[in-house]
Formats: sequence, structure tokens, C-alpha cells
Amino acid sequence: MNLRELAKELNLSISAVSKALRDSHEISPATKALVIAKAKALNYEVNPFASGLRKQKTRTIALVVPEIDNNFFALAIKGIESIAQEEGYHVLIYLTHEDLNKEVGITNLLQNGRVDGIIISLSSQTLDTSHLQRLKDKNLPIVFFDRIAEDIDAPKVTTDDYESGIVATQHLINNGCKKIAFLSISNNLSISNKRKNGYYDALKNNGIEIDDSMVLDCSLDDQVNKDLISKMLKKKNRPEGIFASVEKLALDTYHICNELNINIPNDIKIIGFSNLGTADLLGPSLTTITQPAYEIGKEAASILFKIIEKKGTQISFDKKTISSFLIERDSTKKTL
Amino acid sequence: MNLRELAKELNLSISAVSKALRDSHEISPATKALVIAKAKALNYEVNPFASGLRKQKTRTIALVVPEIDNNFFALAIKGIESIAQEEGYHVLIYLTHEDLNKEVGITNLLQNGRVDGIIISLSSQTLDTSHLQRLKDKNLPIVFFDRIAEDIDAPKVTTDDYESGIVATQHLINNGCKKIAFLSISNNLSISNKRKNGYYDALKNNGIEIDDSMVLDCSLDDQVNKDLISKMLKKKNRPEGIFASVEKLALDTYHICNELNINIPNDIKIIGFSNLGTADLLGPSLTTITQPAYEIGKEAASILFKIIEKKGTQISFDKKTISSFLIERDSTKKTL
DNA sequence: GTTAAAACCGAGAACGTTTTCGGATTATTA
DNA sequence: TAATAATCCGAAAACGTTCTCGGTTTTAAC
Repeated sequence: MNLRELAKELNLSISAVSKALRDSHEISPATKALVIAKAKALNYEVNPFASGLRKQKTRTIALVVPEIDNNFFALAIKGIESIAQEEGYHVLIYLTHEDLNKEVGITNLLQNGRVDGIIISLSSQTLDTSHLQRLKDKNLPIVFFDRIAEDIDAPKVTTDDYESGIVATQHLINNGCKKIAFLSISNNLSISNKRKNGYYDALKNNGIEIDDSMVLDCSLDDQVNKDLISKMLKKKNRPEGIFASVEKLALDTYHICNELNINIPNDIKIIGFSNLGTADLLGPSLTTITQPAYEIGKEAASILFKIIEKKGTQISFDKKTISSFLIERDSTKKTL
Repeated sequence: MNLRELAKELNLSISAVSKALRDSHEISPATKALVIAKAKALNYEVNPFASGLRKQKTRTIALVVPEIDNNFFALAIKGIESIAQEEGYHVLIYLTHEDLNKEVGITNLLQNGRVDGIIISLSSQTLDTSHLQRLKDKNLPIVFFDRIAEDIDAPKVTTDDYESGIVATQHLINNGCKKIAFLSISNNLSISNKRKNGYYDALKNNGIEIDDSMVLDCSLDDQVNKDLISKMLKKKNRPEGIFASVEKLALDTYHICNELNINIPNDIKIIGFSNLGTADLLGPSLTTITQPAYEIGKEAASILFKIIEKKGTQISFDKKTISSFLIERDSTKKTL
């Protein structure tokens, strides 16, 4: 069922039918009604490829994320999809699996008009961002969220990572920790470094000396990370508190503590960035810095659609930050 | 950058360039090399809308799921996306939020050639499936996974829900439970009913009488569910074991038990269908029936792509089941 | 040296829309 | 009544590909 057949049924020209369906003033109300009725009766839907080709608009965006089996990204995706559905956009989803090569491959696929815009959160491997600059140069709107590219001039939606780093560290200090470890995920990511700087400054504010052996730069290899953490926890002067900059590392620490029979929070306290739905059901419940993932997604999508639709008028969006919040639970409970 | 400009640069015809890029035998190796080199140099990528319009193929599929912030679906999506990426397909993602109206709206959007095929897991509200039959009638390949439509003739990928229902119930019985409750999510869903039938038959096999007050038909409203569970657990003859047919309900039960100070597993034992990554870190760790979500996703995608590519030769895929497995943890530990 | 076949390439139609432009009819005004 | 304007609609050109078909040249065969 296409315009031509529909036009034939109606004894009208293709252009008249097209215009009627798009509610043009050139078509009389009477014929408009006829056309719309017939279209509905015959279940006509405009072919998005023909329309996209002609209009050079796809009403489709690409969403590029490192992973999906992680509540932060799941919620962010949910937020993005909800706005997209409201605005009548379609969402192509791509997973990089934290792999720069995949990220480059995927972005290359987006170069020629497949989408009207891109929302992306970088892989932890991504340092060089020339593949993204290429897209910008082709005038394709990009919005970053959470794991942003500092060096690219584009709208970005994040949380207050530096401040949250301070809050988390201060929380451990307030609850009696002096020796505090920081588990970092990737030195490439600006969010990771900001959280780390918050950690450093909180220590400084409290007159605690920085001990580099307390800062663990973790990798993508799960076993390696666990070994690193395990080694640290086996040392005689092991930390009293642990600040995991990312959910996975907090959970790894839980596992190690179970293995080594280290009691949380009596022997060691743990706080972590996390959107875990079950944080309050863990044994013990996990104190978290929780990011407003859903809102971040919605905000990123809203910004992107605004840019796409106002394409001519160069609106400039600065960086938008939405605050994370501390949820105090048992894993950092003060020991009596 | 399009074919015409590229052809002009090369002093060739558009058709020659097109054929060269698609490795046609009609083009000499020499010119092929020239074309490919130039295309790469000028960063040419074929316009998917023009190509899609001409070939009536989109290399895009739609993925329709009820939710995403749930490890089962997250993993299934991950599996689907991984196969899609391998095969060079793009994935449009749509969330129904368990809402039939949204499901109908979304599927209507897919009627006119936007995608080459659909992978779907039904919303819990979906009883009438005529909107899906419409798509089938338009010759659009559909593959169902997990929450399938029994009445539609299309490939389906599920787990052995009935058998798992038996296994879960038998496990509770083996560990000392006689009064066992079943928490159901939706009477519309075949998976829910199959799990329930497994529960019934396991009770029968063990000569345990069926008590309808032990079967809770839960809804989409969280608070209502919690009230239902709470009411049941407050009764004098509360169940000794609970079988949650879905993750959410197992976690709700944990919450209620915490509130009511009911000890798991001493006062009550809990088992639930779940893909929770943190099941072993809960307090106490949760015994689960775990579905091979990632494999289910991969299988569903593989089947869909095979159908799409073999479109002429009518291959018929029957229902494929991949087994779930019981992971025994502390929430069902035998009390001494 | 003629014919047949193979190799290579270009012209042009088609995919289904959108949109500009001009033409025809009707309504309005002087 | 004639000129003008407003209203409604159709023809046709794009959008960027793919692919069939026909044409030219080269090679092979006899």
C-alpha cells in the first residue's frame, strides 16, 4: 500500500494525497477528510525510507552505550526511549562493550544520514575522540551523557562527580575511617578522574595524607581487579574504608570480603557509585552514591531533539549537571 | 558525499561506481580498486535510505520489550544486539512498559517497511494479539522470546517454564516446606501459567493438597502486590515456602520479610525466577531459577536473521526451548 | 579475417515520497 | 463585465541508490 495505489483508489493525484495527509492548506477540508478516511481504511502508513530520502530527515537517533546489563545505563536508556517515544522518534541502540574499536566501527556506520542525531556515553577505552569529531564535522548533532568527551564541543549531561567524590569520602571519614581506598575504573574517563579528585580533596580537607597504594586503577579484566582488591585487603595495614567509583567494583569488594571473612561494616566500610535496585537488600545493605540515571537520559534526549529541530538557529547548550545523592545504609555504619 | 560526486571525481558513471562498490563481476579489478580507494579517501558511505528504498531491505530489526531495567531483558537485549552487530544489522529498541496500548502503537509504526523483522516479548497485559497478526499478514517476520503469543504461528524461544516450575517447587518441598505459596505475575502470559502448572503438579506429585489462598495473582501495581504478600505473611498459617514466578516479586517478599521480622530461611524459604547479578550477595543470598537470558537473545536473533535472509524458501522454525537452571543458595537452606 | 564470445561500462528506470510550480476553476472586487 | 485574487489540485523534479539492459571494445576461436 503506497501513495500511488491510494491515489488511484481516490481518483486523485499522488501529490494531492500526499498533501492531504500532511494537512496542507492547498487541499480542501472535504478531500482531506476523504483521503484520511481512505488511508485509515486501507491501513496506509508512509514509507519511512522514501520519506527519509526525500526530506533528509529520519526521525531516528542512535544511542551508543558501553553496556546495558547495569542499572545505570538501563535506566538512562529507559529515560531516553521515553522521550523519544513522546516525540515520535525511533531509537537505534548500539553496545560498545567498552571496546574502542567497536565504538569507532559503530560511529562510522552513522556517518551517512542513518540518524538525525546521536546520544553517546563513551567506552572506558576511549581517549582519542577523532571518530566523534568526524561526526560533528559532518554536522550531526551529538549529545554526551555521563562518560563525556571533554575535548569535543557538544552538549553534555552528567552528575556532579567531583562533589559526589567529596561527599562519599567525607561520609567515610565521618563514620570513622582514616585509611580510605579509592577504586578507579579507567584513567581515560573524565568522570573517573573527577571522582578521584573529589576523593583527594576530601582527604586534604581533613588533613589525611594521600597514600598512593590506596588508589587502585582497575581494568576491564574482572579477575585482575579482584586480585588487586584481594591483595590490598590482605595487607596488614588494609584500608578501613573503600570508595568504589563504580558499582561493579563495590560488588567485587563484597565478594572478596566474603571470601576473606572480613566483616562489613565492622572491619571495613564500603560506599560505591551505584544504581543497584537491590542495594538495600544486600548483606549488609550498601551505602551508595546514586545517580539520577533516568533523569539524565531524559535530559540528554530532550536536548538532542531540541537541537535537531532548531537546526538553523545555532542554540548552544552548555554542560548540564544533575546532582547525585548519598543514600546511607549499613555498609558504612559507624562501629561502636 | 554521494555516488554522483564520487563518480564525477573518478570520471566514471554512477552505475559503474555503484557496481564497483558492490563488487560486481561487471567491473574490472583495476577500476574496482580505484573506486574503492577513492571512496575510502572521500569517506563515502552508502546512504541507507536510498539503498533501503531501492532494495526494499533495511538491514534493521525492531526489538520490542516490556522493560529494560531488569537483568533478564537487559541480557536478552545484549544477546540480540551482539548477533545483530555480527551480521551487520541495526536494532531499533522500543519499550512497552507492560502497556498493551503502547505495544499496539509501536507495532503499528512498524507496518510500512521500517524494519526487516521483529523480535518481541509481550507485555503482561497482552491477551489479544491481533496487532501482531496484522504484521504477520503483511509478511513481516516475527520471532517471540520468553513471553510468547501461543496463538500466533511464528518461531518462539523460551525456557522450560513448566519443568522449572516443578523443579523450584520440588526444591522447596525437599528442603522441608509443605505449605508453599506461588506468586504469579499475569494470567495473560503463557510463561506465568506454565510455571504455575509446574507448581501445581509438583504439589500433586508429593501428595500436597492445593490451597488457592496460597496462589497470589499479582498486578502491575507495586503497592498492591506488597499488601497482598504482607497480608498473606501475617496470617497465622502463613506459608513455609514461597515460589516467586518473577524476580520483582521475590524482592518484594524480601522487603516484607524484613519489615515483619520474618527470618529467611528459618521462618520462610524463598525461591524465585531471577537473573539478578547480585543474588549471591543478598542477605540472605537468594536461591534462583535462572534463565539463560543472553543465549535466548542470541538464539532469537539468529533465527530471525535466518528467516529474513532465506525469505523465499519457507523454512519453518518450531518452538525452541533453552533450559533454565536452579542455583541453590541460602534463602532455601534446610532448617536444622 | 571473420565470427562468436567475453569483458567492461553507461543510460535510464525504478523504489515511494515531498514539494515547487503552474494551471484551472471559482469567488471577489471594481 | 472584466480584471484580480483566492482556492484547489496535478505534473514533474528531486532525494541517492540499485539493477536491467544494451552497447562498445577486446579477446578467443576457427
